[in-house]
Amino acid sequence: MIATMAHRPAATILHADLDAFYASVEQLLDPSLRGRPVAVGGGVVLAASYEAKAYGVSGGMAGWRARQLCPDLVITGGHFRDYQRLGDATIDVLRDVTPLVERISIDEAFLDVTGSVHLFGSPATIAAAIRERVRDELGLPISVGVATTKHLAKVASQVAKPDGLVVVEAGDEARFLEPLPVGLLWGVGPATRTKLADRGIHTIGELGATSPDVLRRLLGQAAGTKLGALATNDDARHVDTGRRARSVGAQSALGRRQATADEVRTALGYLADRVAGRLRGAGQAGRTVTVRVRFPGMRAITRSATFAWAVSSTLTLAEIAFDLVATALEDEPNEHEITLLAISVSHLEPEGELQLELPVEPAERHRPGSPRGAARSATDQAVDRVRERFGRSAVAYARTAFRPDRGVPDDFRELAEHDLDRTA
DNA sequence: TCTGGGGTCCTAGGACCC
DNA sequence: TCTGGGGTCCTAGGACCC
Repeated sequence: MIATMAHRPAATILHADLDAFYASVEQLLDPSLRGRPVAVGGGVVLAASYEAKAYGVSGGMAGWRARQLCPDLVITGGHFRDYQRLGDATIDVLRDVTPLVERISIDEAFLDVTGSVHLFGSPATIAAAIRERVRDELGLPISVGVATTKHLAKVASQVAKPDGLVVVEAGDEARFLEPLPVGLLWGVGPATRTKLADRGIHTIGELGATSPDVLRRLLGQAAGTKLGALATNDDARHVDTGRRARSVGAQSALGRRQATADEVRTALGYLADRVAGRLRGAGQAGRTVTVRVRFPGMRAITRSATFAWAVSSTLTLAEIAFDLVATALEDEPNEHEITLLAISVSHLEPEGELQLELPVEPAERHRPGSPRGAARSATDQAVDRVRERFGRSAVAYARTAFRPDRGVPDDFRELAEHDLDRTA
């Protein structure tokens, strides 16, 4: 074991990341948008072109704020099918280089090209070829970072943006990292950056020079240890082609709504339908149900319950979620309005394992093996089959006729969903 | 004129078991 | 006689990422 760690051979990892992805697709589809500040989204900016970023517009920003910063901003978007198609096509280009591709989102992936160099040339040559193909065949700019570890490759691709290539040679890592701001490290967000800045730590070099004990006291056990390792480029993660989802969820922003039982039940019915449908589609079910309720002012609370059996039935999930939200609201007698509801299911396992001897729990009435559970399972299967043939909107549970009147279309939700059964 | 939707991981405290 | 220590699981909240 020790010998393996000490003599771990140097790998070559690429991180490929499409630039301002949704915005670039819009500029590709509509040439009149090229060279102009473009934001994809509406109430919230999902992606901003580099022309828009120059005005300070960025992802996650409220739409009115973006327009305020950039009066000429073109707000467009909604071509979610094209985003999916072009994201998939980019990943296909990467898979022509090596099967060792770990996709981490619609527009970004790691590649382990350690074994590809005698086929295709140096890592820099491979990276340049990838960029050229994506540019020529798909019409999109993509940045690539090359390094000996995943984490450093990701930092390198961020430094390469927009539309660039950065290669960090083995042995040159420390010199590359030292002057960079800590915020470029994976896992350093606003809160951590502030804590570090309060200690006078601004660069990765300064972070690496800080004692592990100090970092652990400042940031907690895990984060302190991890960041210290990243700052000194001690990252042994390998490219993983078969990661499985650990939870499945859905949420809906509601505007400001009275938290009446009817409003809550309707919204939860819609969310439960999405979540349970995806679970069944992947042949999975989950033992833990978590709900989240957000109030005006962005404060949010969560409530969860874990059972001895796993849930995948739409109506059962909806009932459990309703009970959880009801108790959460009872704990908040001063809140009368809500702005968001969410359902998430975790502790996933294969669906449909019959469990006979079950402990009696308060929520026992939800148990899938009961007569009612069997009826629900049959209903779910019938609905799933109709939808397979005729599409999602062909049939709905009575409670799920809810259409979120604000928020995003279902196409976007599907785009953001992570694959439940991504196997090698 | 307070802001989307999909996730992952960590922490702290408590229950419970041996 | 009221006292140890370790482990696991669960819950709620928070930070972070795309």
